[in-house]
Amino acid sequence: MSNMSTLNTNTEEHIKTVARQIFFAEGRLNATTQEIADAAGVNRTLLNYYFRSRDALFDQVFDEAMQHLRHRIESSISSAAPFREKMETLVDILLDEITQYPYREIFIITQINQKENKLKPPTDKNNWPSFLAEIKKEMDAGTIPTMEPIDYILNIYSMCIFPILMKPIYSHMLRITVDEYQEKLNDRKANIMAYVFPQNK
Amino acid sequence: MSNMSTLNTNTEEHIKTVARQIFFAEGRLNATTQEIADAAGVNRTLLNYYFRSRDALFDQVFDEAMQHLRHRIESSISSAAPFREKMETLVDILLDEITQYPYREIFIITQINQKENKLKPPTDKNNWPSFLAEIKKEMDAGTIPTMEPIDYILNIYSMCIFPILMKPIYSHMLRITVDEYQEKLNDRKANIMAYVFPQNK
Amino acid sequence: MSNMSTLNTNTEEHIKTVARQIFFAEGRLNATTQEIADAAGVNRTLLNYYFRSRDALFDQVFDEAMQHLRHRIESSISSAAPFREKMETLVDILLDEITQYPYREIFIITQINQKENKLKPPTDKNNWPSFLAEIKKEMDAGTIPTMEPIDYILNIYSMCIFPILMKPIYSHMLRITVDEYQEKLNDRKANIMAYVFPQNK
Amino acid sequence: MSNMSTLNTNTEEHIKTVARQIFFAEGRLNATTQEIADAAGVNRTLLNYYFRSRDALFDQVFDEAMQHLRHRIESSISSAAPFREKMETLVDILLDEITQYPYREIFIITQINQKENKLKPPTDKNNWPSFLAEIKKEMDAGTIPTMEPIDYILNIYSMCIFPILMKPIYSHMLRITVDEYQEKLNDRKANIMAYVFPQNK
DNA sequence: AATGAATGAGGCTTCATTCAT
DNA sequence: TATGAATGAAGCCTCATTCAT
Repeated sequence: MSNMSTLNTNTEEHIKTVARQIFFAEGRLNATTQEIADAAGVNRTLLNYYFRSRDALFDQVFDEAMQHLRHRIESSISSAAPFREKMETLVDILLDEITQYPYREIFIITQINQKENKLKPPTDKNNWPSFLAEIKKEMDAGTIPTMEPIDYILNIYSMCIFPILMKPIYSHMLRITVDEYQEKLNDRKANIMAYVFPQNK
Repeated sequence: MSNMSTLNTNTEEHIKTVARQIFFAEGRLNATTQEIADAAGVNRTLLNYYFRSRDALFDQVFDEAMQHLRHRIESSISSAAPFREKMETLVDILLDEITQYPYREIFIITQINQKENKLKPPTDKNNWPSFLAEIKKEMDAGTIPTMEPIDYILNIYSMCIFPILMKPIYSHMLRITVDEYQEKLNDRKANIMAYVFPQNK
Repeated sequence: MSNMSTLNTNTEEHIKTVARQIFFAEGRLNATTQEIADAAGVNRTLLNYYFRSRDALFDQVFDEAMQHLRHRIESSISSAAPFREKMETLVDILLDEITQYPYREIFIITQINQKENKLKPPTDKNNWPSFLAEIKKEMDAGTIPTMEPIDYILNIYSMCIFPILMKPIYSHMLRITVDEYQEKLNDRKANIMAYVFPQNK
Repeated sequence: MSNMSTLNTNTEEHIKTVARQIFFAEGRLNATTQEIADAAGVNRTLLNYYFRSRDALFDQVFDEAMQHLRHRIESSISSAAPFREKMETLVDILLDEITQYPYREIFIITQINQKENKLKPPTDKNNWPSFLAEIKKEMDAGTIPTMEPIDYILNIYSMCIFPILMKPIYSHMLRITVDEYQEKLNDRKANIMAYVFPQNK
């Protein structure tokens, strides 16, 4: 327990932080308990002590990450802020989250096909219908281009998340270095916002 | 070796077809050799006989898939067809490929982080610079909106691929059934093309 | 796979034989898979190959032993032989079985309290009621002392099995060597038969 | 340490009482320290604090039980009471002890085979030879049937202990419920005494 | 006396791979 | 080409024990 980056006072939370990093940031979804323990600077069996099993640690980290993301997004789309502001916040959150944990969504997708459905039924109320209606109203008002509101959302999500996700592949495909690709990514927000609110009106 | 869907005369190719299906279509990236062998209706050790190791089979299926995709895309972007036609072909290919093998990109991403970089350097000539230049020319001509050409490409790729990739998650997030979500997906091409070639000019 | 005492042609059966010996004859109920594999001269994982798990090997050996014993006893008590002969056969079987596998019954008793009930419901027909009736008839005829038939059976079982079971303890308690105790055991059949058929009539 | 049935003032003795119950009465010979601690309502590590190790607790409970049993039996067989009375006391003790702790003998037997011989050499003087001689005298006097005195003793022990030990198995074998079997057991003393002192003389 | 945290020993299982036909 | 048998590597988990208050 030497090289801890977080406080020594809460080993349990420290282990989860390290696991999150390994799973979601580094994308090593199959990291062994030994690797996680080593990265956390603790004895391997301590994972069992705190979480009973690798799967339990897994699920806990996973569920908490999902819950965190859901809360951030849902609170943004259901806020009382004006539409324009809401959308910018949503883009910021998406870019922020995907940058911090680029492999989390991928992780979910792969896990779903390994075992039974891991996605817990969402218990909180669903803010999407009213938000989609709000989008529709903006379209009717001519603020944003008319289309299926769900397509509008999917497009924004896609443009925010996918290029970051694909960094290793697309830099390769385009024959540029990962660093050069990252440079391109850093400037994308303006481009995305230009889609969210077209300027030519 | 009873219920083979491909010809008995080429067991090796049959195994690869089955593996492709399991890895890229079903998304079971961690499928064991036993599972692949069972699905192919062959003895487990035959995989070693033909491919030396699980990793070798893996790599082979993987490399061929990458090569296939690259060829289709590069031939589309470097064809002599007019730009408008080229772009539509590109979108068609992307939608087509991702629909057939929705997990292939995910597969690549996750694998990259498990071992050393698996991406072999592309040996064929690089058509992207000239295609990006072509895009730039169209922008200058006012046919398509002005932006970084690479953003234009990334956006199109994103909108084509990502929503299909995320089907299990986003249907869940939006609280609609997977079938309802699929319905939305089926109609997306027009929406994407509206981004590729904005109609309001 | 060198020092096999049974035939090399059937490793699976050989492993079971060794397991039976360790469990039921030597009484090492907690023997590890490694110990069993070592005793059988095979690789530890071969146990998994043949039996899937330690528990499965366990259960198989166990069930077969029980079935074997049950068959021997039930066929003896339901035979057409005269009563006197039947009883002698029964005593012979009990002495024989307990001598070969002295820890089997103990094994059962201890296991019952570890997990769910391991005793499978007996599927074959129940010969005991008619045998108990036959005993009753003999008692009425004065051939054997009158008592509850079930007590008669329990006493015989007890006298056959228990002293052999308790060898390590009773030799100790009585302050004689295990060998001396064994000597006493060897002569017990006549004494037991004297209970089964008292001579003083 | 809440729901203790024994006094709070002596946790050490309390733990032993609980352990005795689990080992000898419930027959859970492989109970973990956690299970014992839970049953005793104390922290797991307290077992180590008081007894150094699980084995030490084990041995202590074991030795004390053996000593207790030995004392009761030896005091009965070496008392000054008349032979008839002595024998009845012996049977009472055996039935009483085995009823309270039916798994103690089994416990001993199984443990002997796990490690080195756990049976400590008895330090008290050996009353058995004189008792066996007393039995011999009774036989000569015709009070009891003539046989090897040691067989007489073994038979009595067997008839007292074994049927109780085997309750789970024999009720199953005879296809009666455990409760029905228990009914039979309750009436056995008279039957045993009829063996100890045959009435037909 | 008591406890939460941490650790090491030891066991079981899965899996890809190799061996021997 | 195909297969059953056998093996080693690597992982996970349980448990008793020890450490530090």
